[in-house]
Amino acid sequence: MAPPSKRERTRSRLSDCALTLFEAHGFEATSVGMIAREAGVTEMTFFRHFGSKEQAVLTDPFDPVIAEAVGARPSDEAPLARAVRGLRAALAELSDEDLETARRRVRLVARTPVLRAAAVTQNEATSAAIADRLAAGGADAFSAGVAAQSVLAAVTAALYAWAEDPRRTLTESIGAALDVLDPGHV
Amino acid sequence: MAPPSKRERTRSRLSDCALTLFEAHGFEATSVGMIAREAGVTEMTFFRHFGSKEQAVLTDPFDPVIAEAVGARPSDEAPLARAVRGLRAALAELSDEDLETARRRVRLVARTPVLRAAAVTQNEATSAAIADRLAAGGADAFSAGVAAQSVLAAVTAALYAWAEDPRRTLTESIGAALDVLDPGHV
DNA sequence: GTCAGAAATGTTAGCTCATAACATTTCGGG
DNA sequence: CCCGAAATGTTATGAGCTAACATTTCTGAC
Repeated sequence: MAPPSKRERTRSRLSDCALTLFEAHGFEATSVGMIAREAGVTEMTFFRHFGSKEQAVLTDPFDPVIAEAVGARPSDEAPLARAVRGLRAALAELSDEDLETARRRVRLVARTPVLRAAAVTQNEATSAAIADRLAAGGADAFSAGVAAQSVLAAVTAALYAWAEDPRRTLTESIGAALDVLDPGHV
Repeated sequence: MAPPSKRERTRSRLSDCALTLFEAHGFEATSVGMIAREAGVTEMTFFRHFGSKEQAVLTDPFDPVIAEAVGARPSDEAPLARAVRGLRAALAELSDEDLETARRRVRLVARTPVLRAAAVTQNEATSAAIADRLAAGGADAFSAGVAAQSVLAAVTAALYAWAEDPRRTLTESIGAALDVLDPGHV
């Protein structure tokens, strides 16, 4: 992998400082000025790297992987089942390495109302992508949209529960959530 | 019904002006200063009535009704089915009068990303209430939470679709959405 | 190594959302 | 009518975010 450019380094420094400060003092109590100062940079530079204070936390490592996996499922399954099973398959692809870093971020999101709200905007892209795949498989647009949104809501709930309980495994948690929607998979 | 107090009148005037201006110029392009001015009042007064710009739109007439209806379902049903059927029952209670007013608001929300995000915060209270009822019926907390969030996501998707399509009926739309989650209700 | 173009960052200024403290007007019942 | 209380206005302040322009810092060709 190419050596990280200066841009990538400051971005990552900002992201790290932000997460640490947010965990220490809370999201709202931490101003972007503090973050920038801690990262040895200006407030302006922060906004050059992240469109908003929230974006410093919401760089989701999961979103890209998911949509593809859903499309890989046979298109003769019902929309909901297809989305659910696609999700299940996508889980196997995740490395254990990123999981603990992700946990900190998800936990922060789970505990911060405005971050939970902002995360939805993030999810909409993923949801739309899933819905597209479902529709391509023959489902009507409405059912596809509903199925995609419902599944993502379940997954999100599972993510939050996972982040808060160190004994929980991501796979377990999401598996359990998807079982609620699609019990008959055994 | 008692004559509206002064507080109620200005609140409603603010709410009306806000909705109209938002529809005309878009949510972000409309400042609360404009709204206040249009309502013959100060910016400060706006924030005395609504905690945020978003709250002027997100006074949800549905939320209160829902949770109760879910609790009324027999507690031997599965969490998801119980939430779904409770929702279905709740629909019958809504008057046709508020529907067209609600449509304007929901449509605005459906078209405005930051409003969709803010609406989630609104939903969380409802979701928690539903989950409580499900848990009281014997479901474990995790499944109850997942079921509640999934159902609300489906309902939200249905609301947005309904708001955008004048031919759609609220009952139809939500009914169709819930069918996706719980096809075996016939 | 150096020098020029490009990329990253800094500076300044300004708008909007939101909150707090205190003053003023307006309402509504006795 | 009049007084307490509720509603609103005023002023000040801070944080998030954007725009325009200046400055520094990289990077690659020579």
